[in-house]
Amino acid sequence: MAYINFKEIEEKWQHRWDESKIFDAEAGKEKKFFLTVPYPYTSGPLHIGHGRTYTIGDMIARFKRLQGYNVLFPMAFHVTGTPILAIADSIAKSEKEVVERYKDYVSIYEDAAKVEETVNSFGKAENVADFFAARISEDFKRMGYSIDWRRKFNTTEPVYNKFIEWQFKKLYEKGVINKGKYPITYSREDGSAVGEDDIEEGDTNKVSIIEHTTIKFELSNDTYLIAATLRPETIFGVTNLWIKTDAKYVKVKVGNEIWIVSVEAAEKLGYQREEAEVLEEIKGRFFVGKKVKEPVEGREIPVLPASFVDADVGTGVVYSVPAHAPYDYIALEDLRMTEGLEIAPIKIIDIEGYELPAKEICERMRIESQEDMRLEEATQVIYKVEFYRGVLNEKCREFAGVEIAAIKDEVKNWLKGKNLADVFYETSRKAVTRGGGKVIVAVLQDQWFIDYTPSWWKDLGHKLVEGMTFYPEKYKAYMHDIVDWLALRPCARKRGLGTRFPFEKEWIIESLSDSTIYMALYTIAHLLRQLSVDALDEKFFDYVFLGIGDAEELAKDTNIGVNVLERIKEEFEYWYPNDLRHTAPPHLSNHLVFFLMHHAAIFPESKLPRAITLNELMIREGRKMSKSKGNVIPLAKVSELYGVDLYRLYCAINADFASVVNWREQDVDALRKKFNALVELFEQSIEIDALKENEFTHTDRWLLSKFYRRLKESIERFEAFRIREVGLNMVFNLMNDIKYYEHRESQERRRRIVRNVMEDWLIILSPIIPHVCEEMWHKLHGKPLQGLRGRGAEPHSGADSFISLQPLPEIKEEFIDDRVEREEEYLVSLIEDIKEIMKIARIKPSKIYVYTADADAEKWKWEIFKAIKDLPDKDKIKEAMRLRKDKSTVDFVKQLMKSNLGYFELREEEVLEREKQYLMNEFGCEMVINEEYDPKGKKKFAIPLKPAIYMAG
RNA sequence: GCGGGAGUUACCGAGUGGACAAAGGUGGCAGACUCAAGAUCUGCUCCCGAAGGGGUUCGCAGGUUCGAAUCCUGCCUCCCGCACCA
Repeated sequence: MAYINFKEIEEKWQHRWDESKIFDAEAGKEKKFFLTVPYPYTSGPLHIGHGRTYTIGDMIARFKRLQGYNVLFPMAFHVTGTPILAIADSIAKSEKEVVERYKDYVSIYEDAAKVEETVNSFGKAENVADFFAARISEDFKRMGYSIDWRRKFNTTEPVYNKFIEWQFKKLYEKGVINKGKYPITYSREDGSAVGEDDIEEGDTNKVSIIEHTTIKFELSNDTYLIAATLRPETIFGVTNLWIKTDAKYVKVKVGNEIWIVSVEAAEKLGYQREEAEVLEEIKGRFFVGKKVKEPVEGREIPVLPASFVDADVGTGVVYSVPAHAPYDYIALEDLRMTEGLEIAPIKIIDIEGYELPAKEICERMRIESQEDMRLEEATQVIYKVEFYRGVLNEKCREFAGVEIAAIKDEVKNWLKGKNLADVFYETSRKAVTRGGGKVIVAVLQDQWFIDYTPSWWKDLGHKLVEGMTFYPEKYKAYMHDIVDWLALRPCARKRGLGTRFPFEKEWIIESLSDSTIYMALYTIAHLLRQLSVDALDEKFFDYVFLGIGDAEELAKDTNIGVNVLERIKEEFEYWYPNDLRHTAPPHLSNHLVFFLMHHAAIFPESKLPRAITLNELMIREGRKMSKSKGNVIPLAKVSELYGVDLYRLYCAINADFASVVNWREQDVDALRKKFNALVELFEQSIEIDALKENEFTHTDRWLLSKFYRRLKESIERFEAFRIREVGLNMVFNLMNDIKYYEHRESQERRRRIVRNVMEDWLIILSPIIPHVCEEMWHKLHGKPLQGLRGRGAEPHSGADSFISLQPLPEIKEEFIDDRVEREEEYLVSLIEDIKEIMKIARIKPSKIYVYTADADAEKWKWEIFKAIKDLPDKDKIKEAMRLRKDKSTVDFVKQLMKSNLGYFELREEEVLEREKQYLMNEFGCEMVINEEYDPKGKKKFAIPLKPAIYMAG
């Protein structure tokens, strides 16, 4: 095939689109469509997995343009938050791992000589963000995305800060911005909160916050040993306390009480409570043999030593429930062996299949010492079984008879209510920061929240979700659930890049809270550039977005001309709402729900989002892409490694939105062949005349019918976001049709018939593979218009007009012809039957006899076929016999039913006579239709649409 | 655990009551072309069959139905999300 330089084609059209500004969207035209895809986070290069979402967004944008919409598809960059700052800090400190990673990243884009210098500049967060924002926008241009770049911004710009301040003031007015206590993972060394990115192995082994219940065991007046537990309901079965003899404990003054906990716990407590004051230190062994009072009944129980106790987990004091906790049971067994100490377990949970669960599991697993690592597993097993199947027994007073799963929190609250218990937070595992600092849980006393719980807000949220389109549809129900589940969300942090919290300036607005309604800013971002930032105050945005206030007055206050203000407002009014937000499912429970809720709270009904579409992620060769696996392909490499249109086609065809795309080289190669063949097919029809209507034969009409049927289906499916089906239909299936056509006719005629449909075909494919379509389109229009598209008066003006701006092809219904297609199917199935017989009977026929059911003697079969076509199976024979009383009728109807043929009137003999020559060519022998000669009595087996066949060997 | 999703013929992947031994692709086999390889094209690719037929399949076990890959029940296996992190 002719060599095609795809890279050259890509660059040529990207350049032409750019200089012609065809994707710069101007307000005004009647039908508008405003589509957004979340702005990328600029901490590094994007890979082909990210590319899927943007690519699909672009396909939708391009399709909507073909549909005649004035499409706005903007883009911006996300800089807010801690990661970029953390990266800059690490690079400023020359941390090797990070520096190396960023050298890799930068070398995707720059010559080796400049890499070092660029990475050095990354000590400033701003430089990281600017560098990647610039590179990502180049990547996007190279992917052929039809973005209006005039409206871009980033989330740390003053304009954006002003906009976010306005948003928070609106929410504050609604009374949903509040302060409260909140536990976070925290590093003492760094003196700040730490997230997944800051924690060693935090991305693979997440650290979560676990709420322990602490229970007070009175040692003497107002002095308590404080035991921490995850199972407060077991308090009724406590028999003793455990401490570690060689650990250090301290007294802590909490209010009027003295609490005794491990040194480590006391330290954590200091970060979790305001009023904790550490007093003197005591050795663990001091407590051995002392008695404490358990809080529920005031029983005296002993304090005993246990080696399994870890001073750095919980409080370093553990209460013992030997009936239900394997650790406790084994530790007591150890003491019984060594000290002869006998303590009877107190059973408080009834559970089928167990008498004393802890004892039995230990025996079953042959655990014999508290040093046995499998105790953890045994604990898990018992915990799970008791949680779901266990019932508290009569020892548990008013809680008796209730399942653990249902009562756990109630016991906890009951204890808290009686001031016998408190809360202590612990990390789910021991963790350190990447810098080596210990990670603990701290409680912020004055965390700012957005409170999503007010019912007016939830109602608005549900109402919005209900009225929206979701694709895939299943996400609509899911979104309702998320709206219900949403409660409090911290919305500000002390660290990171972003907008200062307007009500307390030392806080920074957190990065998911600042990206909820920014789509509104796109509508006017390019117009704000000419204004002074100071003018963009609350009143300004109130006027533009909500129509509050008066233009004249505002003009005076802000020094902005009235006409400018009005122009800005009109632009917003025209583009908003956001007609479609396209992203990926992981955003549902965070970004998207905030997006919806904040819109619902702030904007009037007419400005609320209309639709959300979501595509699943992309994996590579069956595995998740990640930098640690080293299997990431940067988006920047797509053009050189694969070609942009091929990548786009793969994204479109490999999976529907709801499925994960698997990027497999083998499949890419297969698709490349197909794609090249498609381009070749187009190329071959450029320099050729289309067929004239008066030249059309049956096969031409068949191909046209197939084409327009597929085109019609494809437009409907594209509209419904079923892009995969469009791709399959308009590439794979249609190419098969054309291959078949060529086989039926000739290569030369195929070139001509393809020319007939080529313009329409290119248009429908152009959202998916825009570069080659644009190239072919312009190659065609170097020539005068012809083909079916040029038939009427309409069309396009030639070489200076882009395919990207064409209207969708009109469906030529007159070419969609059931009869023509049925005739061809009839012929295909006859050929299959003949081949089947040839194969099985191992005959190479010298002459083929075909007998149809519309031959005179068999015509009754067609009549009966018609008469019984709509009857249920069980009535068919009866009715047929009523019409024609003969045994052969029964045989015929049975055959007919078995063959499962749909009724369609077709003149079999006529079709076969017409196609006789083709059939003879296919089989290389003579063929006769409905001749008298019938040596094997085959005629009687003819049924409508399925002729009988006899072959002479 | 909670919530969601999935198990289809060597592989990927369509199919949600009859036209289904089940699209399409990949891989495999045979043939054509070629000095050869590649590309391309043709045929085959669950089993049996010397006349278009028959048999057994869609995670497992039951059930509904004239009829089930498709509907119902139970079970098994796998994947994803569960928040303060972009």
